[in-house]
Amino acid sequence: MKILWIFCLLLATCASVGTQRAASTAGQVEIPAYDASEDIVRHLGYTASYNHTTLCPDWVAWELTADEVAGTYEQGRQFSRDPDVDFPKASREDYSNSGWDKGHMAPHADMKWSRQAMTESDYFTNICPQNKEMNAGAWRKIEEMTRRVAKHCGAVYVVCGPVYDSDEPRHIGPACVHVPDRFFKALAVSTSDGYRTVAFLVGNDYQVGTPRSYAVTVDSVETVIGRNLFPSLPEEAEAVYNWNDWKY
DNA sequence: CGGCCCTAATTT
DNA sequence: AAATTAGGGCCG
Repeated sequence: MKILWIFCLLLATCASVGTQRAASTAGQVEIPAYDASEDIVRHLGYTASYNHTTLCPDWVAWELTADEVAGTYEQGRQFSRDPDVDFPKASREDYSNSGWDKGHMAPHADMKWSRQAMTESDYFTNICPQNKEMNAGAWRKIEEMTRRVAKHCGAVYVVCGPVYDSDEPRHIGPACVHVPDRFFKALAVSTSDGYRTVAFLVGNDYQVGTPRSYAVTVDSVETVIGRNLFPSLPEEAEAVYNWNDWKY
């Protein structure tokens, strides 16, 4: 399955020569709706839309499979600028001594199946300023739950990113990296009865609760961020969630 | 306990 | 820039 996917990616890449990078995401369930103004960056383990004003991704999407979760490769985090993104972009200098974590959108620990994927997950394309307790608390529990979903269901489609509630967000560092007010994360799993989904909205402050306490419908996140997530899924799949389906 | 989310300082 | 070392806290 993995090989087939890579083959399709190669075909799509070849077919898009001479066009925008954005042209090659067709058929990937995890990719949200986006327009031609966005800077779409593809990496082995995730696809992101990098925002050159906030210096954070607007969204990061990836598929996580049971095989990938079983990966055992280990490598320390090595944050660096993304060579595939044009300036301006964030760097380590912006986050150091800022009081904010360099928070992964696609987790480092989701990339243990590939050295390249691990390295690319540390690009600032995939990083936002996150509250320490939230990142190590509520957010991490959602990440761990997502890995259990992938392991149990075989695969899960994931898209997440920042939410800005203020017209003038806080910012950190010389490059003025914007500090999000909240984060969203949406999951979709394919079942014999079609897709089922759930999403989370977590404040970027002291948040250490369980995933369940942050669970919302995908629809409600779409309303907040003004973007269609999982555009290939039927509307009814995004309108509700049943927590009994997500107790992993 | 190990694994995971990190930090900072130091060395090469 | 990359690698190493040392440290903190929480969860399963």
